[in-house]
Amino acid sequence: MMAESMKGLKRSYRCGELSLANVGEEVTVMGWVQKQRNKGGIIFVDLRDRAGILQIIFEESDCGAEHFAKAEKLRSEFVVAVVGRVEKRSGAVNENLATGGIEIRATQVRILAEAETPPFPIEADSRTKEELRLKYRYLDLRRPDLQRNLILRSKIATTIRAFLSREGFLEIETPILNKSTPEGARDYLVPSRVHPGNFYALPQSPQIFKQLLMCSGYDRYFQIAKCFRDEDLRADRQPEFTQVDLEMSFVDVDDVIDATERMVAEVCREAIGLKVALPIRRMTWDEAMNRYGSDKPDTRFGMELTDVSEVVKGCEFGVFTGALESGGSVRGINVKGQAEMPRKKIDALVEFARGYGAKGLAYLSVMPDGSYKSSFAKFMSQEELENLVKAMAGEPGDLLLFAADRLKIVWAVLGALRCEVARQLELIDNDRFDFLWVTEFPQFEWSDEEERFVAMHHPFTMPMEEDLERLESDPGGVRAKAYDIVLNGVELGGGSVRIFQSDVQERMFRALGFTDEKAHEQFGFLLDAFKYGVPPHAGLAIGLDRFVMLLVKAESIREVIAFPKVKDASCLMSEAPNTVDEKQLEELCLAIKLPDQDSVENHSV
RNA sequence: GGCCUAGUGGCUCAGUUGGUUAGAGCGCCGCCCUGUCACGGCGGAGGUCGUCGGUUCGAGUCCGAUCUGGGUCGCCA
Repeated sequence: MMAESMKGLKRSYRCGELSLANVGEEVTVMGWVQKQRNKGGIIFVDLRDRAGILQIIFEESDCGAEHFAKAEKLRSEFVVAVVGRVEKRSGAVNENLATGGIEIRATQVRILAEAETPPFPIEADSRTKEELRLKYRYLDLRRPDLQRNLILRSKIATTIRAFLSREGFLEIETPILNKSTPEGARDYLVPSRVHPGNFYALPQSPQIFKQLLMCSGYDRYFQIAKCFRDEDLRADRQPEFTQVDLEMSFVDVDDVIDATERMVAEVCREAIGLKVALPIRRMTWDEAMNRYGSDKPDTRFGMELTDVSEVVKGCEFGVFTGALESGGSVRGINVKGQAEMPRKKIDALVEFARGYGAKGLAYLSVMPDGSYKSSFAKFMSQEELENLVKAMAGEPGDLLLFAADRLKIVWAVLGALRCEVARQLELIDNDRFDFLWVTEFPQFEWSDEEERFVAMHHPFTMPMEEDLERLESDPGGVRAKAYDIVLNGVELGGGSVRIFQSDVQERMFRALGFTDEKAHEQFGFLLDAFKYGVPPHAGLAIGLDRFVMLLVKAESIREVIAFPKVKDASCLMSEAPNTVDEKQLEELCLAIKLPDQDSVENHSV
């Protein structure tokens, strides 16, 4: 059968937009056949569009033999136009359907497109393997839950634009083709045809451009910006992602935090009706690390870390004393009421801890009768054990878990462990949205790999005034005017006050191991710009994908991105990336040199 | 790059200690059915058990390699 034309018809409503208020109206609806139920002399069709599902009823007495015959042919995912009258249902009302009280009595149907049977059912709560869903993403996107996610995402973007516009922010686009910089994440590179051997880099963020816009007097800038990082993927990380990027002039930390949290609160209210109490509480990086072992703590539950280094100092347990002697720390968490956790589960937690660099995990159960069961009891006196339990606020029934290592590892292990245990014991209230600002990040982080200090945020971050004098003498102790906004243990975004004095910026580059020449080669235009009158400025970026993901309670960022990539950064639908013609390579003066012969054979198809 | 995990009709899964012709539900195809909405009734088609190799009289099941997803550590200024 040939597809019919929609000539002469105009859609009057979306399926899900009709209600009892429309009863009696003649309407034209268009959409996809969700389901056809043929009872013989009467045919029911569920018609679906992005607004919902609507029941159409066909009887030959209403629509005539020709249209009834077409209704008989309808199969799932056919695209049809239906003309008919909205009726209150005379049969049973379907309570599961928003439009369950009405139906369209069809007088006319046109089959606009036939459809093959889809490879998986188009329905909510799909249990289909993600591999298949992603290969047929255009079908997956028909499913109501993905449609709801993307519709909400659009609403959130609109809310953000409206809010920032009202606050005097200007939306300004910045280039996608940029200069590569070695600091930070790996760049995606684009070869230049006009400049053989030269490459553009896709932006990891519009950082420098937004700072330049402040130099140029635009005062308040924002952009819903696509960013690119050539690093490995995670459930909440894609190689290309979107951030709400903003920058403000003549401001300090509090101003950015204030504007951002009002924006976030407005989004939460508009998107999901969530009231966020302002101001969002703040915690310094030091406090976050010491209490939660993480710079993005999940504060929906307790199980905080306790430093017991002083308590176990001098005991006979070599794991503890060894860690302390080499400058490390011994810290623990108290898992309430889990003293009798089976050995097998504890062993699994030890394995989990090893994944974060721990050599092991020490445990001590305070049994209900008050006795101790512990992996290290024989190395400690009863008094030492009692002091340890007291320091951990251990009560009968509690399980105490300890990590002893370099502080960085202890934090990582216990920070991850408390989240894992909370998840296993279902201690986390899924309906809670716990926002937190983490402030006063360290300016630098020591890189073992590069054997130098690297910027924890980025090289343009302003140190705290009181730490400025230690930039050269004690870089590790310098705190930055940097802040992250955290939601339920996920880093939602972050920002900083920027350096706006050339001399401080040059000192910063030196502290990071840049020679003056190198700094000017990389960022000369920024340093030059600062010479011509630069306002104090600060900004922040929110990860839009993650924000939407958390608001819709999705497990993966892929659930809120229309066309996401899989783990190896390829697209299962389009099969990007792909090889290119020899001619294209020649134009770019590029030759492909693969690691070994086998790979060449595999790739040169 | 490391570790963990999954792969059996179109989809979701079951498949015992290695043992006859690999099953189920849904979907699909045909016929029937005037109030269904997880429609119903009758009949039917559809599988190289991801791939390659090995062990064995015999492999969906055991072993090795590999491919493809997912999770995670490293990485992500």
